[in-house]
Formats: sequence, structure tokens, C-alpha cells
Amino acid sequence: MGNKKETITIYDVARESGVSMATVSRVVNGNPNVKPATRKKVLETIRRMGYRPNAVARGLASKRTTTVGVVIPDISYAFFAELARGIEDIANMYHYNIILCNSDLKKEKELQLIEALLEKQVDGLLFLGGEVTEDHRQFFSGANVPTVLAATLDEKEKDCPYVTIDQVQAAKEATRILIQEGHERIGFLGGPLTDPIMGYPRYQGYREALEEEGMDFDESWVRMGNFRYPSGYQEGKEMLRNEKAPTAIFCANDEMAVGAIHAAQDLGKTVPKEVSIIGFDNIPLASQVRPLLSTVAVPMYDIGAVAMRLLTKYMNDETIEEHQVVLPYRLELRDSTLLKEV
Amino acid sequence: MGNKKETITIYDVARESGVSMATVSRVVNGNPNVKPATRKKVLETIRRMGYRPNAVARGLASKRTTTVGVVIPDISYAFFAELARGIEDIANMYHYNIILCNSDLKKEKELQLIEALLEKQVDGLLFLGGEVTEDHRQFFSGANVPTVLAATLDEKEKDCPYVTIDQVQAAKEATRILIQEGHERIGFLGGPLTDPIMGYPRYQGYREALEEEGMDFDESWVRMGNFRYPSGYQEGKEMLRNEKAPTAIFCANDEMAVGAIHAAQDLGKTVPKEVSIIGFDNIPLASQVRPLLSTVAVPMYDIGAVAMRLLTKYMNDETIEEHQVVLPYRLELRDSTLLKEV
DNA sequence: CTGTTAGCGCGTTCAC
DNA sequence: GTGAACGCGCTAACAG
Repeated sequence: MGNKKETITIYDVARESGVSMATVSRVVNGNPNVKPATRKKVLETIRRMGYRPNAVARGLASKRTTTVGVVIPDISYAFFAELARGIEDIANMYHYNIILCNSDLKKEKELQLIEALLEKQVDGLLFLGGEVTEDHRQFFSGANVPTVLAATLDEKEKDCPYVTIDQVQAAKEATRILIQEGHERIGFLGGPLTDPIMGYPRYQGYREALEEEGMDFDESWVRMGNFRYPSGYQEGKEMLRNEKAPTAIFCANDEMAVGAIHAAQDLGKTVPKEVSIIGFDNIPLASQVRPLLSTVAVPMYDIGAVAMRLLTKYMNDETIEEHQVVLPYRLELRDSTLLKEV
Repeated sequence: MGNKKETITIYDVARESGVSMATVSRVVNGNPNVKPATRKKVLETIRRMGYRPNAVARGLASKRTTTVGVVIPDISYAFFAELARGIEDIANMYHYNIILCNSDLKKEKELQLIEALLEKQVDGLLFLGGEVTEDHRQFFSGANVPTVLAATLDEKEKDCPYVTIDQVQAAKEATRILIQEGHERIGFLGGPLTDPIMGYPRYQGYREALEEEGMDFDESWVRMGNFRYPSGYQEGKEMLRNEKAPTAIFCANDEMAVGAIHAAQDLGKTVPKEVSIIGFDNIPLASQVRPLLSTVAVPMYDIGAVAMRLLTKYMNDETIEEHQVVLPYRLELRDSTLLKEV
């Protein structure tokens, strides 16, 4: 294990190749002001000695760590895992590394993680999924490094850069599909209304769609889960058990939607014949169940990728056209609804 | 954005509170050798000035970054996402951060990532899923920091610490379940045999089980996919289409197993009545489809957690009893097989 | 209990 | 094109 091989530094390389540290530093960093012959010589001894640049020392001297901090709710959740992949791919492309932290959407933990990330001198911050409170804002502004929000936005202060989709509009369209199918009782299976991203907006879209189309609405058609499959099954069953149960349900995410499908089936109702169900997100699960789940396809990977790309621009002081980007979503109508075209 | 607020250092705090840098350093690091009164005073000015410790400088001086590198095949894959969660949770618990890198199981990329991680002076390395070649071994040993393998192991050199499960044995037991059900033609749907973890061993377990029980074997009962749902569906369909098709299939992972279930269904065969199917891993998907998938439950989260915990021990030079830990797996018999007890 | 003094390994002027 | 020297912010002896 810990063979304490004495670390070999830029100084050793310099001495060994008969040049100064500065010159070695130049060739390591690709500075053109080095005579080809010298460069070659240095490169040679670097390989011979097995010299490995110390990024920490470089970070201290240059004040850049080529590392960004990512605060994410829960990497084991398909939605965020996909997003994280988009982030890491782009980070890697631009030679950045990411420090990944799970926040579980807990405010205190988020703040603490941001603080830790800042202490590690990350060059930028990517904040996913949580609510942005006044405290968050304070941390971000006192950070000295750029921050971009991904799959979320700041409700109050609209100035922080973000990358997301129009949740309300998407929820509205999903609900409209159900309306177009002719249903008169359309249910909603959502998450905590306190969730400013996947919670309230999706509910709001549902309500607005009903309202705009002059549809009936009943409290009993709305139930809240926690975005996981079991709650979808549970709440779906409760909702569908009624006399005047909905004949269609818009679910705030795919996991709950699949749970609802199974609840319906267990109640003896076929999907989509007797109950139409549409989800949200389009995680892999949506196309790995029968019937294939109709859903709102959110460009998860792209949100992560674009957010990271945007962050690189800030970190390089590039001029930015769009500080806030709203990516398009798309309705993916499969077999849990009747309509096949929007 | 970049308000270049002049960074305030430990020196500023020292001057401002009338003590030396050393003392400030002590209170920041919780060194007990500080008079309570002094500590309080320093803490006060730290808060007043909004001092934030610079972990990079600390890292350079102390030669510890409290950061570990994690090389993982693909974070968007449920299996690894769950593992990563286990890793991060424990890392967080021990006040470490993780730098997460996707390798896509590409040897060159893995090596390059390890090198980058080492340059960043991570205190330890967690390597997941890939094959450990001679080149890897060389990188690890020249690293000066401990490395532990998670969900993989070194086939050749058995000395590197790792945390995994007994793949062969698990595959064997899964196959035996099918044998116990009375099937005479048992198929195998696997991944690339070149994959030293999820590929070959699971196939080997299948073969050994058949052999030991004196079962028939036919080449046509074996097909290889790429661990993803579509390939499971595709290959499953090919396998099941035959005259003498298997009446039971052991799939090397859950995604393919679910694909195979759907293939069977599309061929008009009911599961498990006419075809029994058992998967491997027990990712969430397994309990979000109907019929519920019987599978080998791999303690994904635990593998990550234990591996990280093991790594912390190495990093702290604690004495280690077990350098290589083989975690238990469990058969989770649900509704895609007939037997309900092992 | 507290202060002084060296570095940690490297980037970056500024001369030459 | 190259080198000397300083400093990044902090920890770690070592004194006292």
C-alpha cells in the first residue's frame, strides 16, 4: 500500500534536465515560449523520472482547481443519475472534474455541502433540484465562483443562471392529452406541493389545464405521493377505488405512474382501455414496462450537459448570450394512453 | 458573478484577533490546545470576517485532501448509481468528498482518469466494475495512495483489496432454482464473456450448475446481450422462438431479464406459467414490473459503503482484518418464477 | 497554551 | 527563450 516513495517535483525535473523550474513549468503547461530542443529534453526527463504534476500545488498557485462542485438530491434516483451523466460528460470534455454530493433535498445539508465545496476552492457550482432560499442565495453570492442551477430555478430572484424546462407548460400539455381523449374525470398524482420544482408546478399545470378547458375538478381526484413507486401504487389505488374515480391520471413522475398502472390493474381495470395514465420525466423505466408508459420526455442528459457547458463559460469569463435556458420537452405517447398523436 | 472579493486568510484572522496564525489554525482544526477564551475570541472574528478555510492550501501543507477518486463505469446505470450512493454516504460520514468519473469500461479512459485523480492528490481510489489489467496494477502501485476495488476484483493478482460478492456461486444458485422447478431446458442470457465481472462468472455459474445437476445443455440456449433491456428483449425473443426453446431462462442482469419477460409475452408465453425467468442484481426495476422479477439480490449499496469504509481504514492507517470482503447475496423469489422458497 | 519559522509544489512576474 | 525570486494559504514542528 503506502510505499512512501519520495515525491518527485518540478524542481527535481529542473535540476535533472539542467533547466530552471520555470522552464519545466512552461513545458508542463504547454507554454509556447520554450525552444523545441529544451522542451524535448524536459519532456524526456519527465517521463524518465515518472514526474506527476501536483494539481493541489498548482491550484494554490494559480487559484484554479479545474474542479466543480455538484450538489444533487440523490444520485440513485434515475432522473438525477441521468442528469449527472450529462454533467460529467461535458465536464470531462472541458477537463474539469466534478465533486458529487447528495443533498437529499435537505436544506441544511445543501448549505453545508456548498460550504465544503467552496472551501475546496471549486471553480464553479452546479446546484440541482432543491429549493433556492435566501440562505442559498447568500452562499452563492458570497462564493466568488459562478453557480448555475440545473433542473430548478430561483422562484424569487430571477437572476441566477439556470437550465430547466417549463414544468407548468409540460404538465399542462400532459393533462390536455387526457382531456383530448375525452375523459371527464382526470386525476392527479403528485409530489409534495412544497417541492418548488417537481411538486407545485406540475400540479399547477394540471389545474390550469382543467380550468382552461372548463373541466370538472374534484378534490378526491388529487393525491400526493413522494415520487417513488410504492407511493404511486398506494395513492393510485386509493384514488381509483372510488365510485366516481378518475378514468385518467396525470402522474407527476414516471415511477408513480407505473405504480398507478399496477394499482389500476390490481383493481381489475385495464390500462389504457379503462384508465389512461401518463407520467413525467421519461426515465428508462417508462420504456421497460408493459404497457409502455406515455410520458413527458424531459431531456435529462441535456439539462445536465447544457448546465455544465454554461458553467464552463462563466468560469472562462466568456460572454454569455443566454444566462437562463429553458430546454424543450416532448410528449412521448406510448401505450398507457389512447391517443398516439398530440 | 465574479465579485473579486479579496480573499481573507488565516493571517488576517490572526492579526485581527491579536493571536498568531498557528493559534487560528488550531481553532480551525479543533486542536484542543487552545484556551477556551482565546478560542472563543478567534471563532468570533472568524465569523465576523466571514473567513473560509482554504482546503487547497491545507491540502498542500498537510498532504491530505480528504478527497477520494471514484472511477465508475456509468453512473446512469441503476446498478452503479446505487453503489455510488453507498460510497458517497460513507464518504460524507467520514468527511471525505468524492470525485466521480465515468469510465464506460474503456481501459484507456480508466487509466487516464486514474492519472488525473492522482494528480489531484486524492487520498484514495475506488475502482469499480472494470477489468484490472497489468497497466491498472502498475498505476495503482505507483499511486502512493490506497486503492480498493468495488464490485470487481483482480483475477490475476489476488492481493488488491476489494469488496464484492461471489458471482459464480450466486449464478449457480439462481440456475439451481430453475432446475428445482423441474425445467429440462434452461437458457442463459448473458453479457460479454470478456467482462470479468458480470460477464464470464455468471455464465460459468450457469454452466456449473447444469453440469453438477447432470442437466442437458445446448448451445442454442445461450445468447449474449449487452446488459440493457433492448438486448434482453431481442435475444430473449430469438432464444424463445425455437422449437426446442428453453422453458426457463437465467438472465445475467435484471434489465435483460425484464426484456426477456416481455419477449416471452410477445411470443404468447406466460411468465412464469410457461417460461420461468430469473434475473440478477435486484435493481429497483425488478420490483416495478409485473410479474415482479425473481432475482439475485446483490447488496449494491452495501458494496459501495463497505468499500468506502475499507478505504477510510487504509487512509487512516488503521489495522485491517479483512482486506478482501465478499458480501452475501440473497435469492429474491418473486413472481417470474414458480418456486417461492429456496 | 501560544508564537516563530519553515516549507508544501507550483505559477508568475520581471529581469536577463 | 530562460532563470531567479516571491508568494499562494496553511500545517507542522519546535520553542517558549
